Amino acid sequence: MARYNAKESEERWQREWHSRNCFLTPAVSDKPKCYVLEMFPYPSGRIHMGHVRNYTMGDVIARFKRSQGFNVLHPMGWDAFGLPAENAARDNVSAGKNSGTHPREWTYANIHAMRSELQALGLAIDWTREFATCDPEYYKHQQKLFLDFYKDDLVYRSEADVNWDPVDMTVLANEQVIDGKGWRSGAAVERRKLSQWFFRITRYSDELLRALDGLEKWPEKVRLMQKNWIGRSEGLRFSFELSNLTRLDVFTTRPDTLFGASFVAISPDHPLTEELAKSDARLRDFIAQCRKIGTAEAEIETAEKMGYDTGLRAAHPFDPDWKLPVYVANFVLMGYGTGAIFGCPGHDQRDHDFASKYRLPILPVVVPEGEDPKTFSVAKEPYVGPGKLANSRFLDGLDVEAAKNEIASRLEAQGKGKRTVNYRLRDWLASRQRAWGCPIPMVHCAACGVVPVKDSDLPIKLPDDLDFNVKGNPLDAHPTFKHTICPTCGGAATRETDTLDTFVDSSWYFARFADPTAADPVNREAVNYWLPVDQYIGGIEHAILHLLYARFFTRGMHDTGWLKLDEPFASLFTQGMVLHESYQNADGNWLYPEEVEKRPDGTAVAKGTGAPVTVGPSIRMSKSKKNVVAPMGMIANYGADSIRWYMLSDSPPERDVDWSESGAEGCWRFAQRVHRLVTEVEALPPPGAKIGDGVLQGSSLDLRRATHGAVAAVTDDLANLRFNRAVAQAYTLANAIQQYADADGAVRREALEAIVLMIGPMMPHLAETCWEALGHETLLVDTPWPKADAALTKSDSVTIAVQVNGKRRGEVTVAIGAPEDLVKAEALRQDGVVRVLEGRTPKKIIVVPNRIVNIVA
RNA sequence: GCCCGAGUGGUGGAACUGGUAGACGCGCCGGACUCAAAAUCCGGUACCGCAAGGUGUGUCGGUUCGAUUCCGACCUCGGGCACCA
Repeated sequence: MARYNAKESEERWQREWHSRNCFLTPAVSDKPKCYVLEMFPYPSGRIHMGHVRNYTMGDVIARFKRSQGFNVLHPMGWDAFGLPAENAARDNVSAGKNSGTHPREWTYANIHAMRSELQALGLAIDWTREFATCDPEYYKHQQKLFLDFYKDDLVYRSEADVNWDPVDMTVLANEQVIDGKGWRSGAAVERRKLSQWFFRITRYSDELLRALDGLEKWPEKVRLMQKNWIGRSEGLRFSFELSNLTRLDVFTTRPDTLFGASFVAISPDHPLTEELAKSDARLRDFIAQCRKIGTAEAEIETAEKMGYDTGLRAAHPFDPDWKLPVYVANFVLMGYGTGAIFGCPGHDQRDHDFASKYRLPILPVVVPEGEDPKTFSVAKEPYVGPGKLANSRFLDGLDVEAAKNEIASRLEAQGKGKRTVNYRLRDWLASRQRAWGCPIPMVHCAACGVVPVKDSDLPIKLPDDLDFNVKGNPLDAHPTFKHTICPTCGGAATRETDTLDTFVDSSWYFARFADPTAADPVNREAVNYWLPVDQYIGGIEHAILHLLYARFFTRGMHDTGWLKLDEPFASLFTQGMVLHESYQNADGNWLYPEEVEKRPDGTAVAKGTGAPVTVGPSIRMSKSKKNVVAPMGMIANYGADSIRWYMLSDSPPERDVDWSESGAEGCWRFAQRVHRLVTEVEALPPPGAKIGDGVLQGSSLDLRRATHGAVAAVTDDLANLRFNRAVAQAYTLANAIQQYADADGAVRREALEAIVLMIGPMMPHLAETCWEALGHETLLVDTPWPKADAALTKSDSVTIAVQVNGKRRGEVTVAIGAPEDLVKAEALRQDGVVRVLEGRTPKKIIVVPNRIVNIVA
């Protein structure tokens, strides 16, 4: 008996599928379509286990849908712009290799290497649609979209306080600043005032929020994260009159607490602050102090409230004689609302901290149910719950909601205020001071200002000679790139040297896949057929950044006439990470798994030296901790199918999975076992053999039931992405095939064909080999998915549990739908029941048909 | 601090709308085959108990004939947001 040779089989079928063009996507057709997409990879050079898990899941769905008769689009491409390529070039510079390898060379070499690694997984991908975002043929269209967005006022240039990453030497979007640090470099982000390019994502704040409700096939968690990120809050915007007769706009969500106000505070970055600072040296010092704390991340959490009394006084909107001091306060952000607030210390923690420090009045104006307004105190801590208004003149006695409405109505009537909705979401700062990105197709002309490049001049290509031996952006330092003529007046002008954030590249690639050779950014006929993506799969880490930007871009492309839809991804799945144990020697140095030897007693030692090794917890695979396992090595050992199987089994797909060598071996053993089941079977009738008309019994009937039960279960599990359960079902069916080895030949054939077809999407090479061994001339990938016979998934009898007072005391097997009296009688006859009842008469017997009997004694 | 999510054997995890807790895998134990080993096959495996039986889904309480599932409080872990007015 021949062992299954995974290497040979995998190479063979990959060749076969390729030469028969099995995975070329058929053109637009009347067939129902299914667009399956996994987040495309950054070409770092080598695939990792996370890729394997992600692309295996997508591949299973693509193959499954294909076998169910769908027209499937399953493409692959490369998110190919980005900093690592530039860093590699710089590393070459420091290594003395003159101006450095061009990032393009590094990137395409990596793509080449990773493509063959992905192909070794046997993915059912239409490789003719492959592209990289750094192909001029791709970013040309992105530049066109940028110009269209500019025309539609979805792109603008503005001077603003921006996040500056001093290590990567570029600005960052708000979404890319995490805990005050750059998302890539980890460096503390500084604030700088610079002129930058923005996407007007806030045009869709409300729509992006409301449409989340319609994304029913997205994880609740992701929707919630986006909801919080957009951060809608309803409130009131109104103005205070200042002592110098200027007006100061504030925003509040608690207008009901206006009579509890004891100060007004403005941001250190507020225009009024800047105005006042011109003639106030102490205020200038104060502002400088605020800025310093703002950038030292560790201090942010503990930062104390600081204020500076400007000497200005604001009149209370309902009492001109009531004057409130105006402070500049470090906790007021210019980026939210109007950059100015009124402080009500009785009902807000921050205002309370501030008022306590500066000895300002702290008045309760909302009193909780059951408290006496005369004695209720907020001196120690603010009260933020519901209640009735007090000490608030015409509001007294109203509840919070009613009071909010009353104040808003009165201020609106007086023309002093307006109900408004505020969002936390800011416009997307999308320009980067980087050379390896999509050039922004704009020109700066001394006479005409900022002028868009003509469509006919696209693409604005990156130069072939970039010198990384310079400070700052090599594109800016390039001798000729930026010198051009103005598209409007024809005079000498300067080209924009900033490039687009790489998140722009990934914001519309899914649309390009519909027809990657289209002369326009998208082929409208193709996108109308293929979009939206029916199943999108990727990591949770993109819950906000990529997924929000792509939703924005889709709307922008809708408004500029390229797409007819608003939501790019109908269904989203976020898969868990791949973990591995970590190992450290006595010196605290990390060791690679292959440097460690496990002892039978559970301890571990370093290979070769035998020095003791501490086995740490399973954590996300990362190069720094060395707890990585190279997919290609595992494929060489166990075959791609076993590794794919491993990635699908055991853990639910949304949860993290722990990599272990023994687990991989188990998968390999199962692959061998399936192969044996198929090849060692004797005297199987030929393909297409009919199962006899006679009534089946014994093993034959049991095996048929097992087969059809498994088909029904696996079909359901795969449709719902429950890969781990589908895997378990496959094991169960394999066990049944072994158990009922004496079943009728045609029944055994049916069972074997079913298991082979069902593991097809998961272990495609093995399945193909087995399919052939079963005597089929056509490929398994061209074979339709098996159908379960409902009559066989149901038995005509059922075993139900018998409980006494809720505790299981026995079980009875009865015909389905057996009369209650019969079931009761059977139940009462059970040994365990008789023993426990000890002659007592049951008070009550509950019979749930076909489910359970519970005797209450 | 606020907002989510999760706690089930030695282990990863099953359990449909409240109805036999632990499917299936890994590991472990025993057996068969073998000169032996590997591979494979068969059997066992929540805990206590000789057994009858008892106890068990983070903890405490509640609803119910019946709760891993529903409700309340708490504990632990994971994630997100964080002066957002």
